[in-house]
Amino acid sequence: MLMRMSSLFLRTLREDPADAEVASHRLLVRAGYIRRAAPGIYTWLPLGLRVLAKVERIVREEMVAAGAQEVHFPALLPREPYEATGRWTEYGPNLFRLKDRKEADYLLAPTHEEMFTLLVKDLYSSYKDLPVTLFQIQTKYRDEARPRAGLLRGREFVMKDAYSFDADDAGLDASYAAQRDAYERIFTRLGLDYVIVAATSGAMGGSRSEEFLSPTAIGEDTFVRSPGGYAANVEAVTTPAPEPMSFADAPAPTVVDTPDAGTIDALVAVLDQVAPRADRAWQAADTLKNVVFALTQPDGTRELLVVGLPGDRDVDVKRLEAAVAPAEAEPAGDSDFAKHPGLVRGYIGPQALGQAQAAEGQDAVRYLVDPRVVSGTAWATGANADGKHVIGLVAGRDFTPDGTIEAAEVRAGDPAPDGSGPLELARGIEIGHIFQLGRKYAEALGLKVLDVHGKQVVVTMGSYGIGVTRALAALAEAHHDDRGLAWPAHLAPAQVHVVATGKDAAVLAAAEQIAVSLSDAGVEVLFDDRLKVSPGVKFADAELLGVPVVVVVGRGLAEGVIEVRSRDGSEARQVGVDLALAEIEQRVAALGTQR
RNA sequence: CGGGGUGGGGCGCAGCUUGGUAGCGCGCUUCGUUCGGGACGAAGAGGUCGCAAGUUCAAAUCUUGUCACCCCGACCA
Repeated sequence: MLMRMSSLFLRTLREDPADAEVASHRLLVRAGYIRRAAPGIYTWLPLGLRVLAKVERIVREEMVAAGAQEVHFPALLPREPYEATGRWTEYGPNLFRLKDRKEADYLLAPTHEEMFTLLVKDLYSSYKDLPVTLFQIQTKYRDEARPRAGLLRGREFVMKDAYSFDADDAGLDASYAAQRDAYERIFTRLGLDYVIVAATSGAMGGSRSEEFLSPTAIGEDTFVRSPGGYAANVEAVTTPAPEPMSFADAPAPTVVDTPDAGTIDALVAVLDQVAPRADRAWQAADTLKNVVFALTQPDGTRELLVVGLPGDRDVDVKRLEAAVAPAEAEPAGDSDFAKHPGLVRGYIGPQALGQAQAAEGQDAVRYLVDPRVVSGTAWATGANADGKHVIGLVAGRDFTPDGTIEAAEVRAGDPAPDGSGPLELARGIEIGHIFQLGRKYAEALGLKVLDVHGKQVVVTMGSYGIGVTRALAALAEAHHDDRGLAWPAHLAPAQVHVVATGKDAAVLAAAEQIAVSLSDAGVEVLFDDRLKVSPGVKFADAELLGVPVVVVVGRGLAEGVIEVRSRDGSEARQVGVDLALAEIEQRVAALGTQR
């Protein structure tokens, strides 16, 4: 494989594109791998396409090795299957929708659960046909509210999605484990650092769910991990609840006047004035903050939810939404408060909330508390009257919430739920997500098989995704420096970049011979044979493009030597021309091209 | 959807406050010189200044409207 830069369809940019912020976006555009076609939609140029193909190949090989079989669905799909599972509605504005000439509804698939399920239903009807795992590498479409960071969050992207079909739960566990192993092998082969974190399955439904994250400061996902090995997406972190305490000796609650104490900070300051504690100053953590949210269900139903949590913590809306999925949550607005005059802004207390506290014949506002608010804990909180708070209000004695909810922010230093130590927070790019879908789609679409007893059983499914283009971007994030990209050898568009410098015909001829010989020996070669391009430009381009081994044929040729150096700067060596080929091939082999 | 910003040759930008008929760098073309770290000289090609309406003798510049795009927050591979 020999690509001559004199004719390669490539234009590198000297300056960063104005719209690119993150390194992968900047460099992939500058190096001529991709071009923006529309917001969140990119064209693949020859070099980029080569890298993409190599990433895809690894994914494909490991899927096949794990026993999955490749199929390929259309990206353009009819509405009906998505109507059947409710996703035509649930997916909302993120779904690309279009109509054909007969005004029939179509969509550009965001994922293909429905189609896989229907395909298996179409052809299989016995437990003896199972298990089976199918996959495809397909272009997916999501009309993201805000595409950004180039390939990291596009509206069109390449995804490998796989689905397993089993007759029983044990089978699903085995299929899930096989995919999980395959994912570990894939990301290892890609040379992409990853952490596996517990995840929420979100609106997709299902039980066990894990995400593969590539750790990086620019990642959009926040996850936690503990020294003892616990790792989870923040949305999935559970809060260890303290033991309930006895409230036998707790004093009765007292209402105190707290003018202008509509915020926790103000309340703490006021309490130190009007009701100082004997032991120490009041702290935000002594207060119970009650935050009102409006939940909107997919069917449009709107309902209020009050979340009670220690005053030193804020509500993490992402975690809240994960907890109330598929409903969406937003802070309650003026109109919501207008409908519930019992809610006194800034002075809301649990005595007026929840089923247990609701007055006769009155609608209760749902009240869920942070797991730290266990029975027996005493709080300073609102008294449901302007300018008044109550202190010493005891959970389980003076009020009973409707339940607990994981909605409070997770902070560094919080204990891991499994007791494995304090949590640290980090960011990552979600490059893979596997989860046990269970029977949701099979149920909705009627995928059943006959079991050994001749009885119909609903098939149970797993769903396994890898963002292929996103993984490529994550690789670019992980492998670059301020001069450009620096691909792992087995993913680079070529293994060797031969640069011919100078105007000497002998130099060009020698470089040509080396390039051709390498190519004949099976090495992928990028050959900078451009005339009238100065050495500086060629070197800069080589660094920008990121091919791992750079061979410079130039002024040293007069003394019979050429230079072999690595893109990562770890090595640069003068080699005799006669030994050059062997040296280069050895270097390529050492880089593990065949990983 | 909320907030901020930008629309001008292929790319990156100045010009707008104070209206006078579009400029700089890179890239591109030709010739010459140069040739191991983004060379130099000379001569060129290339622009409806997002769109629409308005004000004016005159609009990239002022006014109104509109569209698009980008960035920061709520969603996902």
